[in-house]
Order: sequence, then structure tokens, then C-alpha cells
Amino acid sequence: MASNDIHEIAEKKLASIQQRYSSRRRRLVETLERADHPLIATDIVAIDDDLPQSSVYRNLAVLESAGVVVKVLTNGDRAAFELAEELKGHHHHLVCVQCGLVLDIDVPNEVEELLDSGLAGVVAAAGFSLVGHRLDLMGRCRDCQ
Amino acid sequence: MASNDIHEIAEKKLASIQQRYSSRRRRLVETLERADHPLIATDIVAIDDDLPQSSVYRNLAVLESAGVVVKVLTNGDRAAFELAEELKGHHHHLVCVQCGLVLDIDVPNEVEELLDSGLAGVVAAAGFSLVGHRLDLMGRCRDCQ
DNA sequence: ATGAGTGCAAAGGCTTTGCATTAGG
DNA sequence: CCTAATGCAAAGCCTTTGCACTCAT
Repeated sequence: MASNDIHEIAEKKLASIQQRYSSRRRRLVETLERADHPLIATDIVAIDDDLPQSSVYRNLAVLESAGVVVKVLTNGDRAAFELAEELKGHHHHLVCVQCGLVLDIDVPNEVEELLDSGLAGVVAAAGFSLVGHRLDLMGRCRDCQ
Repeated sequence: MASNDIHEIAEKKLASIQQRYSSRRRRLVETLERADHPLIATDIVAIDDDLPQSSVYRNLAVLESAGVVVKVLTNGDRAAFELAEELKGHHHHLVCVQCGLVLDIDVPNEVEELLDSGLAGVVAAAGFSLVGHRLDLMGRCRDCQ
């Protein structure tokens, strides 16, 4: 995904909930774009000195409700964020159960297809409407074996 | 899974790391057993008045390192806990993206099998050893549609 | 008796919020 | 100009920890 497109989509998504694509928000998106794995709020503050805590937290919340970023799971208890699928592409996570490292990975198409088709029934039975799925593979990374 | 078995397994797992199956720990396991969905620490404190905060947090940590309970994902940012697969059986979660409700669900065997077989390659390529998988289906619950 | 486990209360750390200031339309 | 957005600092809230007490072996 070209960087231009990302910002264009972000701006559009924000506009749809009457929010501007301000300098801090753009900077936040750029920081997330550069990372190849989800970031927690304190990481972002540490990475970019020009982003005050309050801007990070407040704008992550705004970007999340606009659908520009999404929360993801780590083995820790702090919320981590990454760009939404529409900006970053659909992918899954490989989580190290020991150190908490999270990597982005792609899985075979047949798996993706089966996930969506094979599960519709279960979801409907529970009275839910399916929005998507989140698959995390748990393992031990090279350094933790 | 019979309740007796659960406590027996819990005791054994604790013993394997030189920990006792004390009254608070047993009580914690019983509370998690009764719930049909993962609980966060504050839920447990609210549900069971006889469990002080410090006991809940301290013992959840002990039970987690013993492999009696595991952390799971919700759409919030607080850690939720449930009994480990060995005590509760393998299952997945159906998460409401709006209100955060989490339900336990089973998925078809063919899906389970494909998840484990179809993904080994991707995991190995990343230098990870696969421990398991965690699949969350995201949707909107009956009340939030 | 002796160390593990517990309970209370205080400390700690991440996150949120109030308010005055700045920036964008 | 006028409202949204920002920055700082203070407040909040969940979680962790110190310490004295209790329980089990």
C-alpha cells in the first residue's frame, strides 16, 4: 500500500465522523506505518518525542473510532495498535508466548476462506453478525526456544 | 469436564511448580469454572466478596504461570482470564466489537485441523515453534445490531 | 517452628481529563 | 473569528507491592 493512499484513506475515514486529519494524527499514522508490528501507547511516546502522551492516547482513540487503527492482542495486558486492514492489508499475528513479541504474518488463502465460510453457521447460531476474524498463532520465537 | 477433575489437574499443575492449591486459589478456579466467559480481575472481586483484590491479582499470576488459567483477548484493554484448555477444553471466542461481550464457542473440526496443519509452514518460516492458536471471531451481538 | 499464603493499605504506572492555548477552516 | 485540536499537569483507576498476620506442614 502506497503511503499516499494510506493518508488519503485516513483522512477520508476521519472526515466521515467529522474529524480532521491533524498534524498529530498524521504523525501517529506515520509512526504506525513505519513499524512492522503493533505498538503500545508508551512505545509511541518513546519513539516520537514530539508526540505528548495526551495526544497519543486521545488520538489513538479517535483514530480507532474512525477505523483508521485497531487494537490487537499481545501476551501482555496493554493495548497495542496497528493500522486497520483497509490501510495495511489483511494479516494475522504470530505471538511469542514467552517474551510477547508480535510479528505480522500472512496465511494461505485456503485457510482464510475456510475461516470465513466454515464459521458463519456457528456465529449465526449465537445471534451474532460476523464482522471478521482475528487469528493469533501462539509460539515461541527463535530467541525464546 | 467434571469438577473433580478440574481441581485435581489444578492441584497437580501447581505442585509441578512447587505451589499449593490453597483455599483462595481453589475459590478463584471455582469462580472461573462457573463463568461461561472470561473474567477480568475486577469482575472477580465484584462477584466474590470473600476474595480481596490482592489475592485475586497475586493468585491469577500464580495460576497463570502454573498453566491453570490463561489470559485471553477482549476488545478492551484489561486482561481477562479463563481456565486453561486442559481444564476447560479447546474452544474459541466470539467477541462483540461494540460492547465487548465474549462468548465461548466451538468450531467445526475441519477448521481446527486446517488451522494446525495449514499454518505450520508459515510459523516455521518465521523461526517460531508452534504452541497453539487463538481464533477470535469478531461480530456484533444480538443487542448491538 | 517455619515458610507459604493472605489481607490491608499504600505505592506505582498507565491512561484519562480539565483547562488554557494554539491552529485550521 | 470560532471551533477543533493540542499540551501540560493533575486526577483516576487498575494493578502491584511491603509488611505483619495466619495457616498448613
